[in-house]
Amino acid sequence: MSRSASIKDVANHARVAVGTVSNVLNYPDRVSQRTKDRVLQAIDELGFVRNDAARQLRAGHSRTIGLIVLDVGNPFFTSVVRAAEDAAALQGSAVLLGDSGHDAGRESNYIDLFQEQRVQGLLISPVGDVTERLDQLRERGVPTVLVDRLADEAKYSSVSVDDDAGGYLAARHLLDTGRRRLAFVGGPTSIRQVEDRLQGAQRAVAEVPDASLEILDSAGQTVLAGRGVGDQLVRRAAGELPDGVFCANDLLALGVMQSLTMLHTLRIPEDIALIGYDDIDFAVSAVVPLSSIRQPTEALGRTAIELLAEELDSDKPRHRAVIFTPELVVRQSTAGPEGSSAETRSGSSEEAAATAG
Amino acid sequence: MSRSASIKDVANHARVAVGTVSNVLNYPDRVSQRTKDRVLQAIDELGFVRNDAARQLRAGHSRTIGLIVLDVGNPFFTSVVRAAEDAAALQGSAVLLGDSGHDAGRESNYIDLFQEQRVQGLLISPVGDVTERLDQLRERGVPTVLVDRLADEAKYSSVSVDDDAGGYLAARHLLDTGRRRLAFVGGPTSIRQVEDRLQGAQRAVAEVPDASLEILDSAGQTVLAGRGVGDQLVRRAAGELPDGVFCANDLLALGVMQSLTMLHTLRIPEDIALIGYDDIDFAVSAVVPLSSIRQPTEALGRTAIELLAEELDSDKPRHRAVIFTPELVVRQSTAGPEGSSAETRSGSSEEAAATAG
DNA sequence: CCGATTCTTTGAATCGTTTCATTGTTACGA
DNA sequence: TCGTAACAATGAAACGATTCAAAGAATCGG
Repeated sequence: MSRSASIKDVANHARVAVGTVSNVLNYPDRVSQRTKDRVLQAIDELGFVRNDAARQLRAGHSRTIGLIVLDVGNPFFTSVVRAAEDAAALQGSAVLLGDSGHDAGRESNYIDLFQEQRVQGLLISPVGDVTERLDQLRERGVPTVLVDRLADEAKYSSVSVDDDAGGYLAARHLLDTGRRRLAFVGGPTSIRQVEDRLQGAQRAVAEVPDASLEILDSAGQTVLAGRGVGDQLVRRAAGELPDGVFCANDLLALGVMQSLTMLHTLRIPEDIALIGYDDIDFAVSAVVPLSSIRQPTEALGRTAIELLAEELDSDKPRHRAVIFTPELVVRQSTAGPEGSSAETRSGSSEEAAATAG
Repeated sequence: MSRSASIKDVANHARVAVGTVSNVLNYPDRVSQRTKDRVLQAIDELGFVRNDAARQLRAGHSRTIGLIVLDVGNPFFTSVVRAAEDAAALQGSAVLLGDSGHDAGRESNYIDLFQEQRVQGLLISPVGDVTERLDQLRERGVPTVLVDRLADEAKYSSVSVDDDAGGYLAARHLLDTGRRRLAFVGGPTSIRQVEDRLQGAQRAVAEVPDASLEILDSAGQTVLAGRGVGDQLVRRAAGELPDGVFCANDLLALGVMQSLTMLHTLRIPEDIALIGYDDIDFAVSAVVPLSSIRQPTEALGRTAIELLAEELDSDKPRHRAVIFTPELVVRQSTAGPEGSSAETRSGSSEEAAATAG
């Protein structure tokens, strides 16, 4: 009832030594069948469950990996988390999940907690400046992999997504389907992601002689901010309108779509093609299914675990920064004049453009 | 570099006994200022961090609480998780989060893991039939609180939300704003939540003599399923239309809204009032801001931790089932003829309708 | 200055598992 | 039958923190 059975209880019950019970659990081959049966039966009868604390005290480290994300509610991270958990499970580790909620204090608390738990390694999508903490951890033999952030390869491994390439992909797609007067809708360019996506788009536009790119600053990254931009667009004279709009994320794109379709003066995609970024669940079920740029979240999570495993295996401090290329998901909102309606994906096939450090 | 400092290293470095270091950490009042200073300095110089495994081996239990949810990506659970983490932090515990993803296998793995970790207690939103496992845990002194599921008070504490009351609240609101020909849109009534919400709505309708409630079966709980139902509605003759529609969740409601607003033949809320359930983030930024029923997720998470604490404190097996009442959030999609536009909340003030077991 | 009291500090024992040198057992070829 | 492998089982030591009885130091009143 109260105290749960220990390996010693099992040993007594099966009339063997504690070492033998341990061998049954960890090296079954070393134990004869007869003994093994007796021990297993005792385990079953007593309902013995290994005490992980004792185990990891002896081992010197746990079999868990810490993962700190900015926001578990964000589908991007949710997907990364799930992939990381699955990949970790394959190699016999469990993931301890922490949600910093963009709060440096919570982030720091989780690092403390994980350090006390002696996690094998840490995956983190940092909020504040944690380089000092991470350096300290590395010195103690706890490697870190940065997630969704490009790191200095001299110091850390990292997995990230090439936002410039994503921006290029989006703009290029609008150009490929015949649009020339493009517009970029995005929040403050102080956000790195927004900046990079814009830069990629500009790169694509520069490749086509008669193409132009207008920048429409949005007050944030929400549906409402998008609607604000959309409302401005519908008030313009026909000649002043863009014919292709690229939004820095899907929420903005959905807001723009709401404005344009609400008044029914402009049609998507005939008058204006629209493409977003992130490929959230809502994109496919928008009034006009939204084209978007999908980030390889599963690959991010999986690769982060793999990079961590690499660092754990070899004791040489060899770091790698793996950069993924996002992929284009074509739906109705950017259908060409001929209007093929099937959903299409193209672009990266989740292959890593890896570089060695 | 390699091995991290232990309490013994600290003791040597500060020239005191290990017990003294432990006292500095756990009972600072017992130690003189001089000694304390020396020890703290040693801790700082060596970068000592407590080894939680050793601590909990000695203590016999950890300072963590296991939490297994059906889907971390679901905003409902995300919010519950965050509240539970905060409440646990207040009492000095940490939450280990597991995402079963509606998979009984993953759920079982997490129970195993948490049992090996010797968690203090378990909060679970179960997928499969885990009563046997939970009984076993209870016998070993690991209490469980069921989350978002009403439990037999003889065996477990639980926190849940009264879906019948939510359904009543939604329908009642439509009736209160003058609608009489109501329709309920929902997936298979085999889902308990859907069933209960419908029942609550029927109860409300039965209270008003000339009111009626039509049931529109949807093929699922998605935006697309909602659009399917909406498409059927717009094809009806004007006289056959409901004037108030209650959807079993917000996704369905958004789908219905898309259909109705797309063709611009029916206006929301003038021709048809629309209300959803869950109050997801998108509700407020829909083309017509969507009225909805909000579940007190924070209270769920917080209360679950509190009930667990109760069970841990007293060793008498006294269980409680706490049932929360959801609240109505009024937005434009159900605005009355006079059309007050402000967002209003009413209904439960997050107070628990508790019953003792 | 002494004995009593309170305040500090000590260090061995303990938690449950794994490891590993040692001992005990069995089997087999010569 | 003996010597030697190969195989099984043993149990003490170690991991690092906490606890607690006991020893030691400081303080105080008389």
